[in-house]
Amino acid sequence: MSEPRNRIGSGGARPAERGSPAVALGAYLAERGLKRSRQRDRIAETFFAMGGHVSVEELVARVRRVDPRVSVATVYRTMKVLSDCGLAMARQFGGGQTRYEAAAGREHHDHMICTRCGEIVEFANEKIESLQELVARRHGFEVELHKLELYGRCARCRGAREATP
Amino acid sequence: MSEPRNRIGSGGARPAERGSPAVALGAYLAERGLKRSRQRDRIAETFFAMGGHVSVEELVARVRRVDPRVSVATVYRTMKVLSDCGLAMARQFGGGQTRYEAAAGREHHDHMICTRCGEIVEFANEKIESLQELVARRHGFEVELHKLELYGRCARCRGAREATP
DNA sequence: GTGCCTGCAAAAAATTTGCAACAAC
DNA sequence: GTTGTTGCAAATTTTTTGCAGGCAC
Repeated sequence: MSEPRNRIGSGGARPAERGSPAVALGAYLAERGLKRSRQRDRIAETFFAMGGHVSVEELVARVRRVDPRVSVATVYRTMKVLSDCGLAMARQFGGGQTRYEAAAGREHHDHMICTRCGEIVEFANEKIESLQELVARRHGFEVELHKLELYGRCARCRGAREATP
Repeated sequence: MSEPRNRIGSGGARPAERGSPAVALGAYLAERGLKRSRQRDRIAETFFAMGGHVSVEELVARVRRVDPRVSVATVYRTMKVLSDCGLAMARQFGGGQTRYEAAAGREHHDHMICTRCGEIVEFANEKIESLQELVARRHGFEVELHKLELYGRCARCRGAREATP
């Protein structure tokens, strides 16, 4: 009960934080006249600590282990902020749930999704990228963003040839 | 008022219908002990007549111009049947709505989606396909299905450099 | 102090489901 | 006749929003 309800992590960024998502978020908020808050910090921390491709549901659960009062609405709102500032990216891998992944200064990449175990593997291939550009140009199209998803069986699940088709 | 409430289109398939979606659907239904109905026929007809990438909302509206009592639930259920039998394919292009496209014996293809006017252009590129296979194999992955979507500006919208970013 | 944030609960939007009546085979 | 199908409304699921009170700056 002694913890203040909304104290925000102290002074300047520690050296290890330079260029970190936390700093980038702070800068973005400041730029736009938005404010930091205990919740935003905790949500962002948790999100970046989790890594991978996180659903809002999972994120809410995790954040609440530390701060049980955080509302779903705030998590949605915060993830929107993170998306807007380029620190997170929303993805739809099917199943109707949006998943977010960290995008802080990461290179573009695509995904392979195992239809058996759900594992998501990232990959990047320059040749594919340039062929995409080529095809698009041929149609007079200017690509802003693309998504390539390969659905199938990961190495491990190909080995396990038991039940579940 | 003289039309029977549920009479189904007469006898055998006319020559032009051989191999058509209607026939394929009939066969699929028969195989599984499912039944044809006025609604299923109308929904399928309308769907295939519309072409392109149709949302359930659009399809319901169109079907109701012919048969105002068809319920949303039935359209959802019918589109599920069409998907299951391989005549339609569900797609998520963002916006939270599922869109269906005809898949009857069509070749695989991918999509370019204009982020300004919403136009959806289909394309296919063998080189990209084989590179995908290659990359997947390198990760021990076996591809069952893939999605490639290029989001950007179509030729027409690139010309129109006015309002709306 | 002003204006952004938060939690809560209600609202939306898309899709699914239970059920009684009804139609296909 | 039996079994699958339909329409309706209620239920689900995921995400958004209105609002009153609480913080950040």
